[in-house]
Amino acid sequence: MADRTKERIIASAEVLFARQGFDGTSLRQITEDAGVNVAAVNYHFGSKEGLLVELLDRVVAPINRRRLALLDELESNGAPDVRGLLVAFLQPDLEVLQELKTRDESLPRFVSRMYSEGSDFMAGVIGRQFAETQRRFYEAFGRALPELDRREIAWRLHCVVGIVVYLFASVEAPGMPAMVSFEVDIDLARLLQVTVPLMSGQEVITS
Amino acid sequence: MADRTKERIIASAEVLFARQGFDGTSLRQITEDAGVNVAAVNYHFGSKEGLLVELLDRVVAPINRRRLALLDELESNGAPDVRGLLVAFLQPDLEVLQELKTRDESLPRFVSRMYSEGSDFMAGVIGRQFAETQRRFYEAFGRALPELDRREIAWRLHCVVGIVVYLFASVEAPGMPAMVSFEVDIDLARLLQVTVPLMSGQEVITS
DNA sequence: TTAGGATTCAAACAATCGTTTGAAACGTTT
DNA sequence: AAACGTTTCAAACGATTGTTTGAATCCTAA
Repeated sequence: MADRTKERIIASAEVLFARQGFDGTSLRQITEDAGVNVAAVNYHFGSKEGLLVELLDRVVAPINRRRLALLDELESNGAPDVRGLLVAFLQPDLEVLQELKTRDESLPRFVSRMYSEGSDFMAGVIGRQFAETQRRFYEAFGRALPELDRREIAWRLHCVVGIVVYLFASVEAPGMPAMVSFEVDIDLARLLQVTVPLMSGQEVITS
Repeated sequence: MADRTKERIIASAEVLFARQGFDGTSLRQITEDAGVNVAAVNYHFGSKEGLLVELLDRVVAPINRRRLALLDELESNGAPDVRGLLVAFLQPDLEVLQELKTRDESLPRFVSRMYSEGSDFMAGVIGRQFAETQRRFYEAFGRALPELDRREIAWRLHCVVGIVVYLFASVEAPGMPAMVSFEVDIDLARLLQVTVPLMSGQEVITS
């Protein structure tokens, strides 16, 4: 019974946050669903927000670990091209997307919402998990696209992230068209189709 | 004093929702800031959610009206190309973005959050305001890109929307890089730089 | 001026919120 | 078996929530 309570809380919170949002979910709902006492949340996580932060850390951390692992593997075989880098960047997202959806249909949407929310604590989560990933991929894209400066790389990668975040948001959302097949290969191919031209495009500004 | 109260409520709610979120803002905060009675919200909007819906309708409606106006103008001069269509689609976003930011720094982020939230009432707002825009632009892009089927057009346009929504989200967000200059021409050029290759790209799927 | 609908108001409604408390139960180590 | 720190528990805390009520006030039209 050591950390069973903690895990049960995380599991219940994940589903309830996903379906009703953070503010829309009460601690009593969570603890009732988990079969534990209300006070357990404040005991194990310090506060309701502390629970959310640990929950999100557990989602975001594996994505960036896997991104870096794929990038390492890629770079060990010589200088990677744009397409290879985008695969390393996007594939972990799709793997996790599939897993999240299995846990709860609304979970991808919730993660997306948190990611683009821009609250202070979320900046902490992203900063903690995404900082090294960002640095490494900036450099790698810089080598693959030597004609672009760092600011331009950052802008284009920002757009790629936007596409992915919106993809997560449109999973099982009412009134939104189905844009994900949940087969990693298929979704990856569709993403590459738009992101490769986006990253390597040579559109001339005519103004 | 006829609809002064209603307008004051909308104005105050806009700022407070933007800074603290919908659930994080109480009716008493809003009515206090607006200098009106608490009951006025339920009298004029039916409920707190009714207030939010009317507020969002007022933001989203002008964007799509302007989109359609620009598209009309464009099509009156012959069949528009991809770049022209993207201008008509994106420029209204940037104009409103600038205006929102003037009203309150956090407002673009709030609108973005609502847009990608996927709640039922938001599906109503988007469906009501975006339906005709979607139909018209699907057809226009279909003519400008005859080699792509409707499903492919929808997917690529979905990605463009994702980029814009994420752009709104990254305005004044803590820990996010500054990606907007708030000069419509400049931001539009940067968006076209990525979206024109995205929409018209001919990447071959190699799997 | 007066009737009547629209609007505002103070006050109370019932419900729920996140957090804290101090004692009881637990598991591990001496 | 006894003493320890860890974990769980029921109960209560104070504060706040969205909404409703019914009377007072305002504005307009007859």
